[in-house]
Amino acid sequence: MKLLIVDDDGLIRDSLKLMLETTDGWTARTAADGEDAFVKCREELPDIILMDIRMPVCDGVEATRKIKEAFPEVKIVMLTTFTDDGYITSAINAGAEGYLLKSTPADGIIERIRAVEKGAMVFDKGVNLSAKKPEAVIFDILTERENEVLALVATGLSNGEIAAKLFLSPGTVRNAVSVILEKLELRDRTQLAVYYWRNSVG
Amino acid sequence: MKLLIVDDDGLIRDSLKLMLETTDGWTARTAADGEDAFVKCREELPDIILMDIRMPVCDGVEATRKIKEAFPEVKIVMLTTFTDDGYITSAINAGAEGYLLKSTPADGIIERIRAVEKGAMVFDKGVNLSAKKPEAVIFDILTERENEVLALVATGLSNGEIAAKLFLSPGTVRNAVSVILEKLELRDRTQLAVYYWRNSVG
DNA sequence: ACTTTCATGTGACATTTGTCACAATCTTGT
DNA sequence: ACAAGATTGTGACAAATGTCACATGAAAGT
Repeated sequence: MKLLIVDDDGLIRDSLKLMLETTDGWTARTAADGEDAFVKCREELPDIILMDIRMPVCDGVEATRKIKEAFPEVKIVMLTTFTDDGYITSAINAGAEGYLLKSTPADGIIERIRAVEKGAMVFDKGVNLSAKKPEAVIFDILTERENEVLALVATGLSNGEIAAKLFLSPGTVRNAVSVILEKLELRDRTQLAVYYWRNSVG
Repeated sequence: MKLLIVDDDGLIRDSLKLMLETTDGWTARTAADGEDAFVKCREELPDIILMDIRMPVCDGVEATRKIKEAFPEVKIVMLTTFTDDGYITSAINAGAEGYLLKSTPADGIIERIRAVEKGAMVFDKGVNLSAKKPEAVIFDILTERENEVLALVATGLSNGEIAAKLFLSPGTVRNAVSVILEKLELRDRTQLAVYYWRNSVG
């Protein structure tokens, strides 16, 4: 089986690859971000993609959407450290087959990948499934673009840098940040970063 | 950067080495116990030592004391499975720069090693340190005041709010922030917050 | 005594940031 | 067809931020 591991952290990429390739007949390639993942898919279509959610450039949800659109037969499993409700609904809406936590032990992850291969949808028990209604985007206060901008703000990028990365004008990014701040009832980008990291880890 | 991994368990030694050497420019040697570690230090001085506490022959605290005495410029991070209070104070008294739990995910360990490289003292949140504040990140290169300001910036306060809280003039706080940024090689307070939380909570 | 470091402060300056008003597309659903 | 919302953009403006030069006093080390 051909796997594609998408994660911005090189260490996780490599250790996952190392781990999964101990399983007979499994091979794994890696990608550093959503765009990279798309390119790798075009080169050689994997059976299953393990996709991190929070990534710079093109986040996991966005990447899932794009890849599913172009290659609907690929199965995508979100793999993340967070039990974030909002992201789960986004991920499901984007077409993901599963949602696993990185805290899952190695053998558990392999087992679940096997299940997905057979056509199952898997969700880790740490994941709150009450929000598993594709319509429940109401919980997603932020639009996709806004989530994208938020993730970049939370890595410490300036508006200009974010604009360059997303091919937008700096003014647009500033507006986006402004809207995000209002929606989340925060004051400035520093609080945004704090909020982001506190809520993703806690 | 040159690392030295000291652990009596061969499996842990090797997997840590494997993991850490995936990081660009990092090389790692290993030692099985405290005495071995001392010998390896004399052969080739590492930048940072990851030291297990419980070892036969010469335990981690003892080894830390000896090595720090002979090679004070080496930075030593205790790496252990236990949240044992008695050991942590001993470790600090022996001169260790940090105290991490083996349960910390791989990327967290690497982040923290980077922080130690820059002169930080890091303590995992699972570690109970009655004297320390919940945010147990103290940077050596920063003065007391600067650490104080940093902690407040990292909660999302503005310069004015920090000034009010510490009974300082806003200008002083701005200067302090400016110095912190330069010392940590960061650009703005948002990056400061991100950096701070990545190194304290991860 | 002398130097260094820290803590504190001021004033000036350019830049960044966040807000507001407004507007042109484009998609989606009714 | 129309409404609603998302996306993108501009221009103007006030506030916050970060940098620099400079200065004073206290504490600590040599």
